Amino acid sequence: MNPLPRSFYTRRTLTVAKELLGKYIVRTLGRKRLIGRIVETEAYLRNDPASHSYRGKTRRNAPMFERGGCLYVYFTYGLHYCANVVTAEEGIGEAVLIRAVEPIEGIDEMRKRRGRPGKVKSTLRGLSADGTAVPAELRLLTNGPAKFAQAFGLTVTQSGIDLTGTDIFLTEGIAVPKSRIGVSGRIGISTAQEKQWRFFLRENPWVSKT
DNA sequence: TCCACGATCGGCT
DNA sequence: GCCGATCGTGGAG
Repeated sequence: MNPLPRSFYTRRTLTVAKELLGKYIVRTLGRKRLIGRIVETEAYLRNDPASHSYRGKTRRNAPMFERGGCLYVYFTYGLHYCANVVTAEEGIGEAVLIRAVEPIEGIDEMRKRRGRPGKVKSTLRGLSADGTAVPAELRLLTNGPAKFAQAFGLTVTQSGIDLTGTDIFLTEGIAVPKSRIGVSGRIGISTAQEKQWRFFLRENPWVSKT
């Protein structure tokens, strides 16, 4: 389990956003380990009115302007956190939002961190990569950006962390054929809705809107 | 200072 | 499908 090198991140943001699909994100917590497979991303570029970096560098978004390969976590809606992978070279201000992951390891720990989300309407919904049915409870664990951040314990405390280190890192995943990648407009934004900068694995239960 | 709003989620109708 | 929660951020005055 080697962290992806810096050179993975310091490329075109749209390239990184697509190539992040299928990669594993690993969080080391003492002896425990949380691992998720990335299944949905969104790119935020410079000169992009929907990007936090659009109006320049501030204390909040400063990590976005670091060299590619660091983490940018922000607080939103008064109660949620969302985590991004910073891309491109220093001073550019581009990043990729991780919108959903498939839980791989440390699932009980993720459940603890997520708490118990109320009612589960159905017991089964969709199939995982190996074709087995996925319980709704498992799907609801990490099928959104704030859910992923909560499950992995990512808050502003982790914003700015270097992803080529050992605490939080990304590592090579299974190959994703191009035909499996879906593209759409980004979710939950009010400007630049025409940009097709959301990428996801088709027919994956942890991707909410296909 | 003040204030409108947000890269969301979960519960309710 | 809709709505409220909840507060930091940053733009405006």
